Amino acid sequence: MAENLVIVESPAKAKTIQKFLGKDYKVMSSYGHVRDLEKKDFSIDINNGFEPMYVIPEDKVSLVAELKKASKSAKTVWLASDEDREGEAIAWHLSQVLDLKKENTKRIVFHEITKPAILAAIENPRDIDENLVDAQQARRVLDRIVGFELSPVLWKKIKPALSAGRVQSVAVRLIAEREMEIRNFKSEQYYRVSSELLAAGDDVVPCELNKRFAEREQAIELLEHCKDTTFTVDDIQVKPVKKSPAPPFTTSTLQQEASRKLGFSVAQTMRVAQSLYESGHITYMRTDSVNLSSLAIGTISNEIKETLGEKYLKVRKWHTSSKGAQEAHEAIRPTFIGNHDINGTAQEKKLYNLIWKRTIASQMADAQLEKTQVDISIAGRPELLIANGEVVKFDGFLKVYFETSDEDDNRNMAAGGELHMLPPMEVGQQLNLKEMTATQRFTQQPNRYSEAMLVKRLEELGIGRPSTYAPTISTIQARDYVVKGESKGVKRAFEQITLKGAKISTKSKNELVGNEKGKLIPTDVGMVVNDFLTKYFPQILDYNFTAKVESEFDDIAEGKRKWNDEIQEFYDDFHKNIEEVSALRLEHKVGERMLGNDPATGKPVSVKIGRYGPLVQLGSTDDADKPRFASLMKNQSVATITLEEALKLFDMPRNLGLYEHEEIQVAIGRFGPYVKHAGKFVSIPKEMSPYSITFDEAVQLIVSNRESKAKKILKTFAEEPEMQVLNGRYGAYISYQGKNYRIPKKMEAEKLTLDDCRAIVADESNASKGTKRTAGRRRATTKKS
DNA sequence: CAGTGAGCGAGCTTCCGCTTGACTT
Repeated sequence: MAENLVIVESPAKAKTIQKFLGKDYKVMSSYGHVRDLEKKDFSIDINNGFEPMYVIPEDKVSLVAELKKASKSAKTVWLASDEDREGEAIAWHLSQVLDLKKENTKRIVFHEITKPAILAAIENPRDIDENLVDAQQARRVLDRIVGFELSPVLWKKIKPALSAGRVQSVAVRLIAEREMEIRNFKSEQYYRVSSELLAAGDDVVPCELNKRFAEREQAIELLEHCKDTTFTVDDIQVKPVKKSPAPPFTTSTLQQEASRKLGFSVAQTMRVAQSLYESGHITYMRTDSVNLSSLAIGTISNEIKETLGEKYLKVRKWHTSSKGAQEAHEAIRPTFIGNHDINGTAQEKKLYNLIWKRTIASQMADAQLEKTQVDISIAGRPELLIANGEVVKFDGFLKVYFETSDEDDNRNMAAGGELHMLPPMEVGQQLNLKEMTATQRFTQQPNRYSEAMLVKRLEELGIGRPSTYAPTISTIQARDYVVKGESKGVKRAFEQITLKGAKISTKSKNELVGNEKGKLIPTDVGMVVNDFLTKYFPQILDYNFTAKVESEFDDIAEGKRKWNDEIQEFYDDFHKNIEEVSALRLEHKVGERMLGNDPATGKPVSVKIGRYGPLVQLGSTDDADKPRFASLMKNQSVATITLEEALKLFDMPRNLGLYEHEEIQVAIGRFGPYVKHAGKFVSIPKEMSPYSITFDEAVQLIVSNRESKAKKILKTFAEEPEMQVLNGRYGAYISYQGKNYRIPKKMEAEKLTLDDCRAIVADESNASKGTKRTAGRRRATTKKS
């Protein structure tokens, strides 16, 4: 039995450290926190100094038992969780649940997984920092109070099962406010003028007018003038410009670049990075630090010198500037910079490659550019034509990596954003006109957030942590506050007026606007919840709320304040606020909009958020008649629906007539418009409207639905009706007595005999485990007892 | 997934941060 037990947070880390420390040390992992507040219970004693009641979560019980067993037989226990607030708390919880004695427990920390760093840590143990632990308890308790007192207010005032929290509610607010900006945005047209002039030898000089015109006439006037005028080079400015590489990746910047360059979602990036980490290719992927270990800087420097040459090397020490960073880890980098590529899935290769390039570039020399601006005057006009050129004198880090920006997504590069080399010119030189074009443009509405842009903004505000960015984004989607946009945009016509050879011609062109695929768009529920929270709980929804409490947590960590006092102060105000808002008797339901009266009956028509989402109500509850209700369709919203559109929703269900002696009905349900026939439902595709769908179209839907259902069944057996070979989402499988079985890869589904199927079913290893893990576990325990 | 919803009613929902599972029938 090893004399020393080392406990770290991550099992992959444990494996690596085990190799450094050898057989005198046993390295185990806590898999993160081992204790927390009860999941479904408030678990804080408000009247007793906010004493938290901690429990070991069910899925950690056996792990804790193992750790305890190992700790009992070890002479010294080394608590090596991360050096940040959460890590310190993990160490403290471990010491509590493992019942560790102070004399044989040592707290050690390191921010890089290298042998010297770990040996140095072992040489410099300390005690658990109680103040830092208290800061974590304050953070935990505050989040629980906010979440578990705010959410029930939403259940009461808006609809059940909603949620609110310090992080998620601000994330929704950012998205909701951006949407309001877009709704209030008025697009304005303008005309942009670009031109191609000819220098000596008929070399083309592309240039752009330094003024935009609001009116078409102004643009035409200029073009008319340019039919017969002279163009003179007025000024040439040449200046050197240097570009520096971006720092190595943190979680947030990796998510942003993987989104822009590889099109990965935030969750996808983390999944792929996790697998790269587990197979030892990269360092830890949840980090807010841009720091590289000195060992890493050394090997990266060698790599650059050997493959690119000394002049490409510039050793840089990066420092983290982001708000609230805790820097328990290194930046995300390859563990072996010598591995330019790795084996793995296509996604793993791409992400690794991105990380490799970014890491290398971060230690490379600046790029040296030469920018040239040429001002060209137009005789008889005050405006100038500007030609821009850019020449790379030394590529430096650009040789391997170029960071993109969010603006690049939307900039129309073909329309003149690109920089080029200019032909030689001199001041006073006259240029000839090849052509000049005035293009009608429209000011662009603000961009909606992509997942990665939202992460960037949250990080800037110091809200959320590397481990929560991806989960926060899924939470706000799971609560239906936000959806990922599907809109592919619409075509908009614009005009191009061209002057060429003293002739002005006009052309109409099309462009795609509002292409918002994958962007985050707030739902009605999201908008209503956000309006409610920002109105009644402005202090929690304040963009600076987290920063404010973080600085108070810092005071606790430095021992300047007691955590319970801090929380008491917060709670007194907050709880009063909660009580007041809960007691409000609002005339209308939160977010309700009165649309007017139904011309036919005179009854009031309103829209609001119902228990199952947005709905329209016809009639009032005070009325003798019960009100009628109808759900809004997916493309409609509480904020924008008109009285006419709302009333139309009550035209459902429509009867289309008899088909095969059964009524065909059209209606709008929970999952959108559908056709119902003989007890079967078929969704109506987006392109069709439930109001205008005809009998023939409905029949076609019913028939094609039958056909696709038929294709689902690949094989049945007369002797054994319960045995079926079915076509599922993941390919063919066998269904037998309510359970599913996978078909071994080498067998062909179409050729299976009944005996084959029976053999597959008999083989336990093919059985699918129940969808609910707890169900399986429960079954196992009952068997035992 | 399943096509609902004004009212007596029971009981449920929920936070943020650490960490990986087991799973693609």
